[in-house]
Amino acid sequence: MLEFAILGLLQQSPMHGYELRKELAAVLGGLRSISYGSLYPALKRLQAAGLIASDDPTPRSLLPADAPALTGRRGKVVYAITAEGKERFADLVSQTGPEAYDDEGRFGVHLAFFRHTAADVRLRILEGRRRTVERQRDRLMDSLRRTQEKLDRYTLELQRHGLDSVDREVRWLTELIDSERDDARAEAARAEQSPTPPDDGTT
Amino acid sequence: MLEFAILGLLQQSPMHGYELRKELAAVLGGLRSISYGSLYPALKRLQAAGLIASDDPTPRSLLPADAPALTGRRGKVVYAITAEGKERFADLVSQTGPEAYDDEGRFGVHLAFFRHTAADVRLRILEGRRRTVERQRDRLMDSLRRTQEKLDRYTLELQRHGLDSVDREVRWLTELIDSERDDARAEAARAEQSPTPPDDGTT
DNA sequence: GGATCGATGTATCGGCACGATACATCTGGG
DNA sequence: CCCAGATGTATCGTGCCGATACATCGATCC
Repeated sequence: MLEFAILGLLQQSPMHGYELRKELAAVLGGLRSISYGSLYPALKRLQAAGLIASDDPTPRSLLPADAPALTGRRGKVVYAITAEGKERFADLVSQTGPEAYDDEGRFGVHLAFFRHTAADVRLRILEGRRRTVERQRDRLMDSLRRTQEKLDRYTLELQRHGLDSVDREVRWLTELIDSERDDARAEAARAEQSPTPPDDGTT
Repeated sequence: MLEFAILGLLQQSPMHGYELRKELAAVLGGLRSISYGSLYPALKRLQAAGLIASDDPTPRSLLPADAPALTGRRGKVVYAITAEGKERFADLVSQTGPEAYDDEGRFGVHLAFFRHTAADVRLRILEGRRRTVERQRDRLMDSLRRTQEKLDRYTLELQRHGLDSVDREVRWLTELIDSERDDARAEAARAEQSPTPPDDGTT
């Protein structure tokens, strides 16, 4: 998930870790900011996989091991996406399966990069997410109906609030989906009026 | 967090892992169910710490190593809380600091066991949680106001939705707090009217 | 009557994210 | 001049997760 997000951000321009973290926090919704304990290992993984490349000003691995006090003298390490990285990002951005929407964080990243995503893929991800959340809602409603009497007031409140949240998320997703469909219809109409008909049935 | 929840559940009656998992899922809100990859290690930690004790019907560690096909034949392992475990739970249930409400999961567990929590502690936890969530909301509003123009429609929607959720949570907490205060007032009035004041807090 | 399927049940593994922490650099205000 | 706070890189231990393996038991199906 983090790796996906990093690739997406580096799509725009090279960055170093600190910037990446701030951008990530901004994009991912202000709350859930990312910790360095996740970020740097992720950067290492991506670099090992050849998806990003670092411009490290001070290699520092040539010195003998007898300079422990010299461990400092770090320079900024700027990361840039590679050709393979762009390929990988294109793959990730176009996936429409459960891996795109089952996990909340995953889905958030997909949504954050929707401007790089084709319209039909966008729609399928939103619908998939809605189905997932609807299932959660139904399970929660069921569980609530069945165990209602055995729960104390606080547990009940907790579940009521959870149910309300999930319900709101479904409605939110429905708005997004409707809006996507409107856009698609408008686009189709525009294409119709124009003499060139590139529409092959994907309404 | 898990350990807290387990101690709370075992407060009622001994259970084995499978039951624990289901109860946990029921109490924690139906969605976030707990995985075995967390549960069994947690049980081990608790047992190592002497907070729970297991009734293992088949020790099975006496056999020589020449019975590899016999690895099965597992019995149910029933866990019960110990005296130290009850002590620890009492400590956990009465903590009012940030560790009780900063983390969402932590707070959920505290709320789930509010029936074991003193009224004044309940109130302090709810208020602490509200402050935490209010801070999140304010940070999010700020970030949204500042970066509004630079974000595309989808990122904006994501943040709007997140803000709405946080806002709803604040209102929900406020309802709970008001209700707690009403209860406290009613209780105080009741004590006033009654001539005998044996009430030392354990309502 | 036997096969098979789903619920019950215990357990481990690798992976990933987290919070805490350490340490270094630069900038600006007291 | 110094020191506080932003910038910046990095590691460590911990906790939780999904996937997986394996075993038992009852019910239903053929």
